[in-house]
Amino acid sequence: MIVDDDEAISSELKELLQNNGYEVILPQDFNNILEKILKISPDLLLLDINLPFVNGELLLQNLRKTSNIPVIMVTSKNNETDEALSISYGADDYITKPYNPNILLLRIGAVLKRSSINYNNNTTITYKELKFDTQKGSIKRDNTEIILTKNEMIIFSYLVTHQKRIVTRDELMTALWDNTEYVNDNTLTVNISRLRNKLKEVGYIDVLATRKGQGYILL
Amino acid sequence: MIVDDDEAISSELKELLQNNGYEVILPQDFNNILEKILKISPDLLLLDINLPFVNGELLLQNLRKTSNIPVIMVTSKNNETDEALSISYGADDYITKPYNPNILLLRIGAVLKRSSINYNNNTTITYKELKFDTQKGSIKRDNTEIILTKNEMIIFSYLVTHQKRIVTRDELMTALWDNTEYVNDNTLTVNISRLRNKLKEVGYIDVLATRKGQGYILL
DNA sequence: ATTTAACCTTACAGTTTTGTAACAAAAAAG
DNA sequence: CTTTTTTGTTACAAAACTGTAAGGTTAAAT
Repeated sequence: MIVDDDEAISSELKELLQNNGYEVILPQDFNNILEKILKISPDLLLLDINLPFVNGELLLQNLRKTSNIPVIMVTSKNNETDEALSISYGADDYITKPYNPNILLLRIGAVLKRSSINYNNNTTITYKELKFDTQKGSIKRDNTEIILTKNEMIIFSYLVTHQKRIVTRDELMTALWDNTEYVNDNTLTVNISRLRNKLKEVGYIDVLATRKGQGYILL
Repeated sequence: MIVDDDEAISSELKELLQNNGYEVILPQDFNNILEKILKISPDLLLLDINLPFVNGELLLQNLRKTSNIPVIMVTSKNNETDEALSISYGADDYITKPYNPNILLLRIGAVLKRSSINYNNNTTITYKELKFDTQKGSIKRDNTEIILTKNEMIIFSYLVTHQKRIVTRDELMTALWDNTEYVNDNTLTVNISRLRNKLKEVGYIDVLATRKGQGYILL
């Protein structure tokens, strides 16, 4: 979706994008533009900073209150203050007119790729040789795959995302159970033990190390 | 981590970043620089395109084969071809020298924020009033929380990430099982039914609609 | 209006997951 | 060196998850 009052630029952009396989939407006017954007919910928004009656940065700021739609800011002035503001208001990228069509296409591609990683929730976390698929709850190494149980997943997720740091038993307890009061403290130990066994199955021994009195660390 | 042969720039950058709370690493030399980067595994890499004995873009290209470390390319020439290449090789951003310190800091902040979204696996997907925590496999609405089973999670994830689109039964089968041949077709129906019952528990009735002969759609 | 194909529900049994207890091992403290 | 604390292992029972069959319901097709 392109939101730009300069019709010449808009239609040129539209053609460029359509020629490259994108579906393009241009709003008829800029009344209630925020509602229109939210309703249409485009995959990407190309937003001009200088709109009549609307402040592009303010629009972005308001959009970001409820939406994560990827936004590339477009502006005619090569103005670093604008750039700074756009980024801090949550623009995903920024491009100045006149733009190089190839660069614009690449930037659009890059932004869409990044956002689709977030959207599709394509959550494969890589740890050493392991590919941890947080959707399926599986860990793959080459052609061997092991399935983690829910508890094992929670522990491994927590350790992987806090790598190189000692993670306390309390942290893990809190990550595992809402109310840790009535859970046997040893239960965590058992679950750690089970996770270690599974990691061993894919050839990772001693990566989940104990730091006695402190917690655990994933090496 | 800063990889730049211009010592003046490097130390200036280092100071700027350290003054803003970042921990900075400068490699001693550029021998086996790829291995060094992979070993250190920094949160962010500031990479100069023009290194002695090393081609920055080639380095980026090789890095991307095994790593998702966020990279901001830095260059002295304001060269659009370089920019295009960097982006298509997987740079997360691009900045030209001489840089505006504030802009650089903002860009660094933006890149780190984006990547930490991926890293921390901050996977709470919002659907209407529901907050779907893909880590815990739970759905919350206000103060009520329901726990999804693995199958229910897979189905709900798939539907949520393909909202407003009809999802075929085959798609769901493929998402659920590696080999769908030996799975009773009715089993999917049962799992859909179970998911519907759980959604009902948080007040969402009829959101998972059947499109007979076509599939399902999450309204 | 009747038939047919697609989808839904319930109940049940096999399997997996999970928490606990009992005992063992290892590191820290005395 | 001995005691204490912390962590690890195994076995077991309760609970949860999952696939299938049997029979019911719905909507499209004839």
